[in-house]
Amino acid sequence: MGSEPSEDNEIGLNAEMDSMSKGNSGSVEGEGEANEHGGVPQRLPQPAVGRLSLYYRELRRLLDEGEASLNSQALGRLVNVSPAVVRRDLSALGTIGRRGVGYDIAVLVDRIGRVLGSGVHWNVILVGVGSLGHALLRYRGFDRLGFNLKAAFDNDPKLIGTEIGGIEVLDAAELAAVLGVESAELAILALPADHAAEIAATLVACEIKGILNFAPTTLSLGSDVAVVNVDLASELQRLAFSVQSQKA
Amino acid sequence: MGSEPSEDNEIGLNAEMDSMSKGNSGSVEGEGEANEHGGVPQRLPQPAVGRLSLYYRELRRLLDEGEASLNSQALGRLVNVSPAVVRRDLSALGTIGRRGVGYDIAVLVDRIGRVLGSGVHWNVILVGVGSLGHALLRYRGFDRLGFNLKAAFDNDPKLIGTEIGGIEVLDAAELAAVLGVESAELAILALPADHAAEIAATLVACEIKGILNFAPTTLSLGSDVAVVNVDLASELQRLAFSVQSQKA
DNA sequence: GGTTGTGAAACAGTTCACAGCC
DNA sequence: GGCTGTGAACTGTTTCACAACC
Repeated sequence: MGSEPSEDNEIGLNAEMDSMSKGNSGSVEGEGEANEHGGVPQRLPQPAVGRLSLYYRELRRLLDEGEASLNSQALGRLVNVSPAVVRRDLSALGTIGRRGVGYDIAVLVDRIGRVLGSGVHWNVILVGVGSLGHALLRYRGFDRLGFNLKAAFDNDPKLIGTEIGGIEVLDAAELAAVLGVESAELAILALPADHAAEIAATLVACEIKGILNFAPTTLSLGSDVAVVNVDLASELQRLAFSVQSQKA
Repeated sequence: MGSEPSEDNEIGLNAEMDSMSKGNSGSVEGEGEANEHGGVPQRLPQPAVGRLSLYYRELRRLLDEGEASLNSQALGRLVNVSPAVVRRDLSALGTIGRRGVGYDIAVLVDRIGRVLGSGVHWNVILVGVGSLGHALLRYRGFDRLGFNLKAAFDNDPKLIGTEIGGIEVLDAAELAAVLGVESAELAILALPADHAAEIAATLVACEIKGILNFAPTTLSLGSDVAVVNVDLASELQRLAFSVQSQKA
């Protein structure tokens, strides 16, 4: 392992249209002015959001291991990003580094966590308990980031009433009724393409604010719901393209 | 549903550093010159690759439904992208639309499929048969795109020897030996972060050309292996950030 | 009439390189 | 000496708008 980020060839993923494909590729607009210190800052380039998430993962690990500080080069190496990019990304959060020294890890974790919305609790529901839904229900790693899976829904009678990963599976027909009582901000869609649009419309009617969509279909939902798409087949195609291109 | 792509707010996803975070954000370099007609063309903007994958999905569906042609506006609406972007993307393939008419769907499917590497057969192995690995083994949808899951590996004695989704689970200790006999170009990593680096190194030694990495860790592997990262927790964070920003 | 393909302008993001600070 | 933060240059991508074509 060399010391510079060494030019390897990872490809900017994205959920489906996430990192790509969106006609509108502008920065994500926040509320206040550019460097708000207490609240969320924000006019953050979209790619920077994804990188912050990676920094956060590594920084929390370092904090657990008892590390106290690091510089932009060290952090960059951990996520394969140049030191200049690291500095730009972090300086967008309102400055916190010390010249000649580096960054305090605890400060970064706190600051990035706030920006990404961890530290707030998000109530999340899952719709679609097929094999992918099962995997998501069992996935431990959401909790630590502030995401609480509150309920799961499916329309398969064999699944309804069972408990997976500590969460009971409810009847999808009750979706609207349940959301009327216990509200949630985010939903994960892990169901076949043909049911996705209908369920998404229901979720929007129930005032869900964001959808993580694993269904291989494009949801068109109007601008008051955020959508992040993850299409497993698309990711494999991106990889294949990259391998194919590399023969040069 | 309006008629223009209507400005909704999907966020460019990406696998971890995929669509984002990579310092090097240049186009993916192909071999030949700009518009090769028979082979893969290529100097395709990276975001365009992801969009092509989405076009492909929709176009195959339309072909199955018996549609014959469509124009850039119609295709754009299906994936929430502006007609101008659709035309740019397609014209990069050395295109064959007809002015005043539109695009022939069968031609597009053939052409895009070749560019993305579908139509070629890719041998794929899976390492890590936890709940996510299970879901991937059961996922039907890879086959149609030319991806053949050839083998699965795990180190859990309870799993070794069982068959999931028609594929037998082999001992991870045999990974190198098996790959010596039956080669594969692509690997899917669906295992915990602490094992990922070691397995990835083994895969590289076995001349794997591309890795789809679901482990929440950054692989640093040198430039002859392509890596696409998909981090489920990161995607949820991107969504949360987007929701949080939207309050404005 | 309609729609593609593409220069040219506009925009977003990254890299460079260095002033400012420790 | 070392490292951050940032203006300025650069690179890549999208949008505009229209000529070419059916």
